[in-house]
Amino acid sequence: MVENLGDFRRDKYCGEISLEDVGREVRICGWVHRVRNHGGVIFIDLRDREGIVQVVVEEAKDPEVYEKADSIRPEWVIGVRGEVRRRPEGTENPKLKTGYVEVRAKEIRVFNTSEVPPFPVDEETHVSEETKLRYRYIDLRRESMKENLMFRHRFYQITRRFFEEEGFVEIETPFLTRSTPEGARDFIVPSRLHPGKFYALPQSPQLFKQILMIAGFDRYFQIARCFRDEDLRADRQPEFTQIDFEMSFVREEDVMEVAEKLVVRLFKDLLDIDLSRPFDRITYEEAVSRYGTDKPDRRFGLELVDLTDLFKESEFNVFRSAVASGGVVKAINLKGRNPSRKDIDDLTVFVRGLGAKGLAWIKLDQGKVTSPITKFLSQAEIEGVLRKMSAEEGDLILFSAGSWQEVHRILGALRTHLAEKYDLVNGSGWDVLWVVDFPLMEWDEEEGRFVSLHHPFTAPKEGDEEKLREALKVEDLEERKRIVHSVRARAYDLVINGEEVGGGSIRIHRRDIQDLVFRLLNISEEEAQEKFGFLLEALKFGAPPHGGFAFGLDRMVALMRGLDSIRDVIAFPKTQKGICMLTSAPDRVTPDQLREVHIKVVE
RNA sequence: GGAGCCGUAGUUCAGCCUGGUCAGAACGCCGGCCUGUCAAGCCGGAGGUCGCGGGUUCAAAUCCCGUCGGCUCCGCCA
Repeated sequence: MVENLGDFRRDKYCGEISLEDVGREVRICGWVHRVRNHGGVIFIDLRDREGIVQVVVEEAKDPEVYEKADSIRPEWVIGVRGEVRRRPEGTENPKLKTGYVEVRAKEIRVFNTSEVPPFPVDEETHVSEETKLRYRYIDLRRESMKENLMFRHRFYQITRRFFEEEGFVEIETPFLTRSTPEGARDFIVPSRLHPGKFYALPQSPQLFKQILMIAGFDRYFQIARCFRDEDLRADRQPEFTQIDFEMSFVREEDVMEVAEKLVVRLFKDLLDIDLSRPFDRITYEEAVSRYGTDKPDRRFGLELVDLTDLFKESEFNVFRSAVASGGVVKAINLKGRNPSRKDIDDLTVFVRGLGAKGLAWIKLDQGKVTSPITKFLSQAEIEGVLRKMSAEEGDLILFSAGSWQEVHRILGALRTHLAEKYDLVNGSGWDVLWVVDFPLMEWDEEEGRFVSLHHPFTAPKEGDEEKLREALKVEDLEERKRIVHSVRARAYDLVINGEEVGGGSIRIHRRDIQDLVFRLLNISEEEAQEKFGFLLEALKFGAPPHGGFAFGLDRMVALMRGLDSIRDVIAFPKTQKGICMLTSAPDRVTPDQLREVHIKVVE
């Protein structure tokens, strides 16, 4: 039944057969997509990487081939030798690329049979993520998944060509490296040769690319795998891919220009979309105060409006005390939707889920102001709100009061939630922008110290170094916070449609500045030496001014393909618990393996 | 670490609130018929640990508790 390949040589992909092949004999190989048996004539849709072509077998003309074809089932792997012919008039299928032709089978070879697949290889059937990942090889046979990976392939090739043209050198950096204390949790790898010692998988090639600059490579890039042992999301996998690059003797603009040119190239070549350069830039401060997030989606309005001044003296305690303790009162206006009480209650549930105590609101309904809070507000305050919010009939104004961070976090999340719920994002537009002027550090309440917003190697704005020295001299913590928070970083994030697709910075190339930053981050001399000693040392041996950038490749590809989850652009992704459904990794290893790497598992 | 949704035939899902003709549909699969279909059509058939464990009850897919898994989100993470 099952035959060897033998002398059968494919000379064309199924999906590539066209009118030009009419009259020619072809050999094609592939998977049986569908069989339509009409009794006397059998149609087999044969599928390979490039597409589907219809194979026809007629009992009257080819009785032996017919008998064989009669037993063939979906997902069998077969080879067909046959003549390409134009389909009879009226039987063309314009839905197929090959729909004007068909292959009359003169010979069929069954290379392999298949069990009935756990789910059909089509676009119509919705299959659970669990099943799809367990049988990933079948899922990947589906047209859309195949397209996703082919798109990703072209993405790589364009990227490589681009960097080559721009004079960048592709260099690989190690996977087995050392643990870094800042940032995400590391995946660690035990060492057989060094009992009790561990490698770590890199969170990014950050330090290596800086060292490559010190080594003089000047312009480096890599399509690099990165590993972070943190909880997963639709846009986060434990291993993911970055387009990483670094340049010497450059300022922010130089790095951003390269990043922009790559994005423009990718959109043009892959989607035939013209993005205009330079991309918009907004400051971190502006992004957060207008949109409540450092990765704003500007395809819809719902901007945050500051009402702090209005409520300084308010009788409404919630607002007044927020202002009194240095916080803010802000609001967004959901225009003209006239939401029901139930809708508003749902929004309250939503913000509670984000940690808000409640949701104050004012609604304009049939010329009247409806609200649970107006009884605490003066007429002047109500009028002030309505004026500042440009409130009209059917509008709903939603408030948040509290610390600057808290208010923006909640209203920012509420803003995107509303946009989704009320379908405010209009169509296919692309909102591409840079967010710049990030603070260098922020105070982390939990850790009781400053932490880097990007990473500890990000340079402060030229001229701001002095502030760092000053901050170290100040004893008073609040005063020190004030000074440190005023220091801007030479960092830049690229945001597309509200998703952070990449980020980078100009790095610190001077040992004295790096020391200063470590001191402010409360990283001791000893710790810095132990963890980054190799970088600190390298900085002493002629480190050029340098900076770079890294794109989240998976996110970019998913975004460009209009997909919500990066799992769909990764051949073998993990589940939310970090499990590979295909291989069942992670799994136990044998006691021998553990002994070899000097590990004892504590239950 | 936390919240929500989901888990029933190979697949997708209904049934669950209100416990008792609740083991159901569609697709797929198997068999038959059928010479131009293309998600072929028509006729017939097989197929279930209702995720798992415990509890309540005369009786549990259905109610309760626990647990495992998938997804989404918060925390976490550039």
